Amino acid sequence: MKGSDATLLSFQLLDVSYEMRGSTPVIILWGRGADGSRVVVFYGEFRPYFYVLPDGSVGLDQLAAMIRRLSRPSSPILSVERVRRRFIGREVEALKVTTLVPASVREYREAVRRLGGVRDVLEADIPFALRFIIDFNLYPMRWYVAEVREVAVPHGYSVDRAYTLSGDIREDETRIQEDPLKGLRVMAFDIEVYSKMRTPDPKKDPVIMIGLQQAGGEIEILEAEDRSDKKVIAGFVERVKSIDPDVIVGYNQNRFDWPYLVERARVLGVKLAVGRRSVEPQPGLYGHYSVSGRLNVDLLDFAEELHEVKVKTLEEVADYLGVVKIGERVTLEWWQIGEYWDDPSKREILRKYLRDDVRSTMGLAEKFLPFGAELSQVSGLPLDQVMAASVGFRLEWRLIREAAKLGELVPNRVERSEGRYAGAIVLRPKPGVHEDIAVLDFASMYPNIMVKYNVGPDTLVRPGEEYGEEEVYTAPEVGHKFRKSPPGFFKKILERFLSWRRQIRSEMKKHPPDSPEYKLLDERQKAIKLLANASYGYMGWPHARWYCRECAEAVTAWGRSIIRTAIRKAGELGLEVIYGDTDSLFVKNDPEKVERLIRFVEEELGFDIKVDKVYRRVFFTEAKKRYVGLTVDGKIDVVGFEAVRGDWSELAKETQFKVAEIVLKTGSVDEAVDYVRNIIEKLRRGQVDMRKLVIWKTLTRPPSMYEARQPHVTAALLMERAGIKVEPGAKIGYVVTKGSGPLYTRAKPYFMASKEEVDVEYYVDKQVVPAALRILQYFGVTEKRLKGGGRQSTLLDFMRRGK
DNA sequence: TATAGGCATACGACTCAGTGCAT
DNA sequence: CTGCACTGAGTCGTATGCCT
Repeated sequence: MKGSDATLLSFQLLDVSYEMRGSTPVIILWGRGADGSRVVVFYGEFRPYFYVLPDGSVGLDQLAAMIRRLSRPSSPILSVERVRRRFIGREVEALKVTTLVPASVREYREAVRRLGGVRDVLEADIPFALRFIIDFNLYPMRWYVAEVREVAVPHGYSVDRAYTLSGDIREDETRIQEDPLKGLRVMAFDIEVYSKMRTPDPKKDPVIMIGLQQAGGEIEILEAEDRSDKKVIAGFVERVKSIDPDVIVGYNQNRFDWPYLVERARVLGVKLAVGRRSVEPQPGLYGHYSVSGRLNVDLLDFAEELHEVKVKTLEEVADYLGVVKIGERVTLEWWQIGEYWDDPSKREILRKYLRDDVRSTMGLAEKFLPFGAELSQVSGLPLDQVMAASVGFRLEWRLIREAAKLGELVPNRVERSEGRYAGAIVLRPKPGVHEDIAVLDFASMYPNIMVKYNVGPDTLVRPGEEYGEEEVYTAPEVGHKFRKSPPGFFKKILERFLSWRRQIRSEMKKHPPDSPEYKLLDERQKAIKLLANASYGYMGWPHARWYCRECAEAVTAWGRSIIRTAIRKAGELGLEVIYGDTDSLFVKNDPEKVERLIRFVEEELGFDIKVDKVYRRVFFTEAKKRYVGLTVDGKIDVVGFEAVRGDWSELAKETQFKVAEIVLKTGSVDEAVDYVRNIIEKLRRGQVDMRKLVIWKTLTRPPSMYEARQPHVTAALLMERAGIKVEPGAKIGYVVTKGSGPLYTRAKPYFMASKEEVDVEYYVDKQVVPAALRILQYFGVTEKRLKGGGRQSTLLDFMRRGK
C-alpha cells in the first residue's frame, strides 16, 4: 500500500512553518508548483531535538538515564542517543535528545542544564521550522523535486493543492539558473491613517485609505466613509485573498502598517486573515511580521543598506533609485494627512499621494527583490526574514547549515564583555592637491587572509596545546597560532564561497551585461560576496556563536603586515605613496612601477591587488579618511567630508561640494571664495529654502536616557510633548532658532519652527563657513575673508572685531 | 536580534587662572 | 586687602557618522 499513490512534485520552496496537530508538530513547506499552482507539503515525522555535551564527570549512559527521567507526558522525551560529533573542531561524544513538542525544548534545556555531568546544552535555540530545512538541506527560493502523496487541502488553508512528503526531496539541478521571482505574484500596499500633528492611535484614528497593486496591474484604492474604516480593512482582506500574492511588499510595514492594522482590526472586530492560513499577521524573528504562506517583505530593510541616502523616506529612496522622482509626484508630510482627508477639495491630492507611494513601493520591489531572493537562497533564510536580519545573523544561519553538514555542533550564543583589539592601519595623508594618482585595492583582503592562514576558532592553537613551528601559521605582532591542517571551518566555507563566486563570474561573461541572466548572476555573486566579507567582522563580534577574538586580532595583524610590506616595496620602486587605509594605497600613477608593485603583491605576498580607480587630481587635508578626488571621467568623489555626512545641513554640504568641485576642476580658489560669499549673502537675505537648513541626527536611545544635552534630543522632547512618538533609530530633523542660550536650547523640530525664527548667523558661523573652510583653509583662506562685507576684509571689519 | 576597529568633529561640562568690583 | 562672580582657554567625555 505504502507509496502506491506517490507522485513526484516539482516545486519552488517559498517559506516554512509548522503547526500543531494535537500534540504532534507538522512541518509546512509553502511552495509553488511547476504548473503555477500554490501548494503546501506537510511532513509530520520531524521531531525537535537538542544536544547534550557531557563534562565527563558522569558516565554517558548514566547521564542519558538521568535525562530520560526528566520526560513529561505533555511532551515525552522520545529518545536519547549517543552520537559522535565535532565541537569547535574537536571530536566529542554527545547525547542527542529528541522530544515531541517544539515549545518544550526550551524547558528541557533548562532542566538538563541543572543536571550534574552536563557541560552544555547545544542547538536548543534553533527554531523548529528552520531546523527542518537545515537538516533536509533545503534553501528557500530554490526548486525541489519531492516524492509526495496528495491529500485534501485542510480547512483554513487557501492553496491549490496539499501533499504529504512520503519520500526523498532533492534539489532540481536543472532550475539553478532560473529567475526565482519569475511567475511569483507580488503585491505592494500602503495605508494612510488619519492624523493631525500627532502620532495616530489605532484605538481611535481610522485607516482612511489603503492602496494596493498587483505587479503588472492597476493601483487600487480603498477608502473609508468619513471616519468609518471597518469596510476598508475588510475590503483589504478580501482583495489580498483574491489577488493571493506570494510576496507582499511595503515600506516600513513591519513597524507601522501591520501593527496598526492588526490593532485596528481588533478594535473594529474584523478578522485580519490575509495569510494562506486563517491567522492574522504575527510578529516573528528579527522584528519582522509573518504572514502565513506569504513572504512579507519590508523594503525599508533593503533601503537601510543604501548608505548614500541619509533620510530614508520612501520618497527619498525612490527618488535616489530613479523609481519615482520627487519632482514628479505628490509629496505630503504625515501630519498633513488628516487635513487633506477632511477637506474635500484636497482629498484627490491625498489619493494621488497614496498612488505615488504604492507606485514607488512596487518600483522599489523591482529593484530590491532580485538581490533579496539571491541572498535568501545563499544564506538559507526565507526571503521575508533575510533582509530583516542583521549582517551577522545572515552569515550565522549559513554557518549553522555548514556545521550541520560537517557534523559540527553549533556553539551557543553567550554573553561576553570583551575589550577591544587593534584593527587596520591608516596612513597619514600628504596634504595638498596631487595630480594623477592611482588607487590600489586588495581584493577581499580579510577573507583571503583567513583562507591563506587557515584562521578560525577550530584551528586556533589554544594554551596548553603544542605544535612545531612548521605545523602552524603564526600571526605577526600578536603571535596567535593556527594549525596549517586540516582546513578549518571558516577556510572550508570561504573557499567554497570564493570558488562559487569565481564560477558565477565566469558564467556572467557568457551573457551581455544588460541581459536578465547576467543580472541574476550578478545579484547572486553580490550575495555571496556579502557573506564572505562579513566573516572577519563576525568573528570579532562578541554575540557571535563562532566568536573568536584571537582570530579577528590575527586577521588584522596580518593585514597590517601585508600592507606595510607593500608600502615598503612601493618605496623601493620609487613609487610615492600619498595615502592608504586598511587595504588601499594611493600612489603616483606610474604605470610601469604600479605594474611591478602589483606583481610583487601577487607573487611574493600571494594576494590580489588591482588599480581600482585613477584620479586626475586628489586633495587631502591633514585629516585621515577624508579626501576629494576628480576622476578621469570628470566625476567628483567626496569621501569623509561634511558633504557626505547626514548630520550637516544640506546648505553646508552643497556649499562644500561646490567648493571642492571648483578647486579641483578650475584650481581657482578665488572663484570658490566668491561662491561661498554669495551663498552667505543669500542666506542672510532670507533667500535660502528652510528645508536646506534642516539638520538630521539619529536618536540612538529614548530622549530621557541621554547623558549629554544635544539639539536633536531637545527637538525629540518637543515632539514627544506634542504627542508625536519618537523611538530610538528615528532621524530627528531640527533647525536652530535665534536666542542666547546654549545650542541645545535653541533647537526645534523643523516642522514646528517658522522661517523668521531661524538663526541665520548660526548657519553662517557653524555650518557654511566651517564646511567651506575645511577645504579652503588649506589655501590660506580665512573665516574673515568668507564672511567679510567687501571684496577684501576692510579696516572697519578689523576694528569691529577688536583684536 | 549589535559584523569589526579607526577616525574626525562638535559641543557640553568642567577646571583653572585671571580680572573686576563690592565690601 | 579679601571674597566672589564672571570670563576665556584648555581639557575631557559624549555623541554621531563616516571609511575600509
